[in-house]
Amino acid sequence: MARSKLKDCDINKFRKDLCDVALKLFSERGREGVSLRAVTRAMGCSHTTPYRYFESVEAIFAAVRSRCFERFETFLRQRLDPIEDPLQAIQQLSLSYFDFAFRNRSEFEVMFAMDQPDPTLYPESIEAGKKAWQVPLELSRRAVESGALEADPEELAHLLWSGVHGIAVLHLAGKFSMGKDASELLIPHVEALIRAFSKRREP
Amino acid sequence: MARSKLKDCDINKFRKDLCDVALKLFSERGREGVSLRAVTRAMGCSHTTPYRYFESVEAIFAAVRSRCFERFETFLRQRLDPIEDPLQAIQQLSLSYFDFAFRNRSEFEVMFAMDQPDPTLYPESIEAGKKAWQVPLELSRRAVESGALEADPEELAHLLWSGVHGIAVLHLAGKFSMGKDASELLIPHVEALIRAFSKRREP
DNA sequence: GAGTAAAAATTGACAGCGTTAATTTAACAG
DNA sequence: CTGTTAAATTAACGCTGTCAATTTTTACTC
Repeated sequence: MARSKLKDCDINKFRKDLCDVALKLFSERGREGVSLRAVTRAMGCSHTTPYRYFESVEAIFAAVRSRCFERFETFLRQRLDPIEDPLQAIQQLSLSYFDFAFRNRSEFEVMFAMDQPDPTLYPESIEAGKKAWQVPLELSRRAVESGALEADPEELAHLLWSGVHGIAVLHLAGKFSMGKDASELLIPHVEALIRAFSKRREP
Repeated sequence: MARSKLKDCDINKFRKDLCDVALKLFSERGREGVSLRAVTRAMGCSHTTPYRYFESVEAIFAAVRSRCFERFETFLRQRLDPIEDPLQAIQQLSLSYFDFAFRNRSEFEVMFAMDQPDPTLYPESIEAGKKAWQVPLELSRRAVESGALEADPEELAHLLWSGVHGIAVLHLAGKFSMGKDASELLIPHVEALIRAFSKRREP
């Protein structure tokens, strides 16, 4: 029994260590440079050792994805902390969202890649994603409850999130290279939504 | 001279044939199932033959990407053709955009993957992307020129596009699995933008 | 038509990948 | 120390993209 607890700890330690190494490789070599074998080489173990702790490389990336969502959430909350005005906070959130995507490209990619396996296969990563999702959701609630906006908070959060996310991924895919810089769109996007859901729409 | 023309034709024929096969494999096996070797196997030639016509597998995917953008544009225009009212057309465009992404997932993924190489390396694909981009842009212009909306057409098109795109990619990444269905967001998104840029904002 | 030079396609090899099975090493209980 | 179980390793397989060497095919001249 005590033994099985220790075992669990070891298992979690290995999983955590592996994710740490993977995240480090992300920032050093990008998503492309991270493979099972590359990670195990960097860890100093054989390339099959992770199979004791993960069922496949997809499961590994799912675990890494969870970690990325946690880091993402922390990043967003840190940058939001001192801001009181809900509308200003929404502005700040969209800027932070874009900033994270730009500066932690590999993490952003692994979180939101379209070719990832069905997330419901990895409940842990769903949970982490949901937690991060609370950030814009809480902000929308605050904006509505404060009376600044009039909307279904969840729908508002979805619209905010989708728009910012769309700008970010189009930018990362290089589809904005010509003409406008993507970051110039963030403010207009938020302003348009604020205008659309402003309470004094019909005075 | 005549010879070089014939040669060009053969080159383009091979490139086109290869793209056709790749697109077919996309719909049959998904993006994952399409590799240089899988494509050449399906074509009945050796796996190195494409190197006479493309410099790398990245170049192949860039060519396929161009084709996808062309098909995408055609798809959008076809569904837009009979609609006269600019605002209704914008609604329809967003629905069609989402529809294409959902029904031609692999093509959508290869067009908009975040891990694609810098598109400026493949001018052909940039050109095709620009052409497709004209669709929402023209629509925005029509909406503004008709007096229905008051906005910078380019900015409006960017905002429309980013929002719809964000909804689509979040859906494909499985980030909407809980709660709301992504397609339910399309109409609110367009309506919010229409509200935000409606001319009678300040009567 | 035969011979030849260039072009095109092929085969073979290499390093990398994820995964499975067989094997060795480590840890612990009696 | 022995026997048992867990953990980690090595070896192998089939797959990938890429390059070099080779063969086949094509085109043109004499």
